[in-house]
Amino acid sequence: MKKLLLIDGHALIFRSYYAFLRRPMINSKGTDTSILFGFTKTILELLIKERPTHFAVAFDPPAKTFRHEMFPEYKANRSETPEQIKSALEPLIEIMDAISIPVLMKEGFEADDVIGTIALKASQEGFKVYMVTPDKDYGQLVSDSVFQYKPGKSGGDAEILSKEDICKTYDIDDPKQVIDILTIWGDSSDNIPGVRGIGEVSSKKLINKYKSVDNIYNSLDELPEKQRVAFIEAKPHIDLSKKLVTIDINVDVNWDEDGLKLETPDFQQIKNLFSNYEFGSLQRMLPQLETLFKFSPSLNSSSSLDIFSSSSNSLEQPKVKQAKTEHKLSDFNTLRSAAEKSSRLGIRLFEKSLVIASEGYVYHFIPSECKESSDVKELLENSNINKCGYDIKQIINFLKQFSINLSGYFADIELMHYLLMPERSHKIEILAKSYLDHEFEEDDNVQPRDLFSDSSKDNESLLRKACEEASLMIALFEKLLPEIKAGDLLPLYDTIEMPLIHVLADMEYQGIKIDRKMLAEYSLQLTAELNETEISVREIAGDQTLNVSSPKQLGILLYEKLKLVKDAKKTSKKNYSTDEETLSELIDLHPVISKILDYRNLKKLLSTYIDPLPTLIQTDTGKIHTTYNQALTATGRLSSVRPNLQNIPIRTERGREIRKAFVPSFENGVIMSADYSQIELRLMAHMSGDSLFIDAFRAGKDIHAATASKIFGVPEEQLTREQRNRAKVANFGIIYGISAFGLSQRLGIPRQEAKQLIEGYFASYPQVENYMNQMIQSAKEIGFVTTIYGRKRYLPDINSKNPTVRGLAERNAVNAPIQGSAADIIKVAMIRVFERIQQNNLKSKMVLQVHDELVFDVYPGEEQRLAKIVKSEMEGVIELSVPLTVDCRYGENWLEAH
DNA sequence: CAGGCCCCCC
DNA sequence: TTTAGAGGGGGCCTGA
Repeated sequence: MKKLLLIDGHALIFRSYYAFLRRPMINSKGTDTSILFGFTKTILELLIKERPTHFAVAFDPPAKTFRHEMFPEYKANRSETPEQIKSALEPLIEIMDAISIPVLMKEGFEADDVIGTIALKASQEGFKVYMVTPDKDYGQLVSDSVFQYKPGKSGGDAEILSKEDICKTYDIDDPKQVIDILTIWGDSSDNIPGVRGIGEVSSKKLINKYKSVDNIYNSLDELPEKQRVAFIEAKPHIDLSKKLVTIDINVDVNWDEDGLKLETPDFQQIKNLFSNYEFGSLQRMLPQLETLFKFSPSLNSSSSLDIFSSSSNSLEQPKVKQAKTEHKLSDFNTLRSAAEKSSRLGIRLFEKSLVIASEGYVYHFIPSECKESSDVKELLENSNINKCGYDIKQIINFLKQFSINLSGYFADIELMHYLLMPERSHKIEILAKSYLDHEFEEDDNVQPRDLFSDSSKDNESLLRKACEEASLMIALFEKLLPEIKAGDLLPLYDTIEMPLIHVLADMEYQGIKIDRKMLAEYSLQLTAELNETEISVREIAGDQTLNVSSPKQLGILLYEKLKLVKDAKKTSKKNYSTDEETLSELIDLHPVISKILDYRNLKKLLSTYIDPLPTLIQTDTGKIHTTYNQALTATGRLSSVRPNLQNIPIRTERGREIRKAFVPSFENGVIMSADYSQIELRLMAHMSGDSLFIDAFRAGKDIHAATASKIFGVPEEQLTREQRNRAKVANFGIIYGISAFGLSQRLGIPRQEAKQLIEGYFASYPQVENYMNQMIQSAKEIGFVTTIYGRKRYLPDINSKNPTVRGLAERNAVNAPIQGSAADIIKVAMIRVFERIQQNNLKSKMVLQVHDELVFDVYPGEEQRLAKIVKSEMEGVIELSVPLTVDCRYGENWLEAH
């Protein structure tokens, strides 16, 4: 069967634009590829899912020849310029060419017209035609009964309408006339556009009754007075709408069946393009596509021979590749003299071994079976030899188990690139490509579970890759170092990030002791409560099969079965909202709500903390060893995974119990916790230089009360709780880059009131407002903001025309220096505390970091000495115009230490 | 398996 | 077409 897929390319661009607006994809060259990605992905998905035999994409011409030129009213709403369209099109067309999909464009006509005309011709030729359109309006291709041009909200899933549905929807008599329509917007409003005073409900009723707007106008007399007037007034707009969406099906395009036939794509070219744009996930879709062309006769065009010959004749090509990237392994002595001569080496962890490279020689070090271990140890511990590597922290801990203490200058490629571009990817492949123009041979892991693949061969190629990577480390270091210097980032690297590698490695290695028994008992208790709660939710809901963990099912229960509210809030994917905030508002409407919230709460604690934690305990030591990611956050903070020990509950009674399971590893020892008090607000005071703000901290005041007193003009002792709370929320809002809307939401007060609160705030601390504006201004000029230690955050969107995108960048401009400086300060503190513990030969260990808090596993008797060291080092990191104060407490577990 | 959703922390 | 709308994180679950 001949199956033609027609795409309105412009509509698809818009879809991609909105689908990716909130997370732009910036590749390592700094290009935003989100639209290109979204578009291409959809095309690939359609190919794979729909398997058309013929395919075409049509675009609106970039010249000023739109049909809409005739309708200035409409044109005013189209914000994109021909230049924008053109620059979006070029890479798209290149990719379409590689896939062999023709791109159609016709001066004077919109894409709709072109594909509309082709669709009709194709359907006359016996094709099954699918069209991807922004809306269901294509009904009017075959019927005159629908002409609204009112696209739905952004996003939405593809929906295939059956012929019968279309006939029903569009009042078409003969199903044979119907062209199958694939719409990519799921929700289409039923409003009649431009008819003022006719809401959605009335619109639906009217459309239902009269089937078409034309019929409504023919029966105006039957309408109630108010509606009749509205329709009469709206007549010009309705007529315009109709013209706009009436598709010209008489475009002069050649009907060229062969031209639309899908040829075998140029897979090599596609791969090149995708790797250029860094479309990793799309590359992974290609094997599927290749299979499609290999085995689907309907897709196999005459030129498919290429595919067969290149894949079946697999003898030659891999061989060439192998030769290109093969690394001959050297013996240790050769490697050692190369490393000593050049005083540097590259290292890369490979499974349970280490690959060491220098000056083109590569040595594979397998500690468990290596005879020259002591020589290798000597080399790795030689602090005169610089170590270039990737994730050196992991290597340090790997070597630690063989009593090898990696030393020397560490050039961690990942960390260096992180300082240069904190928000970009730091993958080796990407760095190698962009700095060295080096490409690795194809990823053999595409089909990791392929039964026929030879696993030993896989392993060999992985080792080869590790060798390649180790060899690249030094070259990458040489490329990155000048950039680090040029960005004034070397001090940050040398004095903070590099020394911190050792500290974090040790913290991970030490781990924290867990009271397994306590968790087990607590788990039993909460599981029992959870089961009870689940039973009672199901009972109240009257549905024994209800999955209380499924937001989807809950949404249906609450809003469709119980109909608790009419206009249910929806999530971004148009599902019903069932988050805590939404449910809390409904709590009085039905007894099931509080049970659901209770269920959620218990389930969260059990499934996120109580049950997984024990599985991560090392059996020999009884400890948990988290992994810190030092090169992840945009602001310079650390993050913690497997498990995340930076989000252990503390707010609620039930949750904070979990902290009791974090105990000292020493008999009779204690857990000590030291945290900075209000460090971010203090930094705001310092960086803004606001004298009243600074004075409040210097006087050791309750900062929220002091703020409230100034905003509301009330002496501190007469403040209400509410006033202090508002000031507190405002204080935090300031750090995050305040907006009246956000503040009003957070406080549950009207926007106007929130606005006044902010104005009051700025009036109290005038330099704070000034500082915020300065940060935004300087970001606009130089493109980035910095912390007090020079860490950068780039804000390319700060000049965006899109107010939402720009707003986010502006808030980042305010927040990043504050949050990032706090992160810098605690990192310095960690390094100094770590050194002091070593110098003083203390047996206590620093074990956790939670952004503004350090946690210690304290050896009995060392409490006082340690507390003194920790407090003085933390407070003394840097001299600011306000004091940094640290609260230090200890107890039998992490909870008591608070 | 990934994305949606939710909720824990600072 | 014009959303959601305070910064930074991580993890579980469903549903394909």
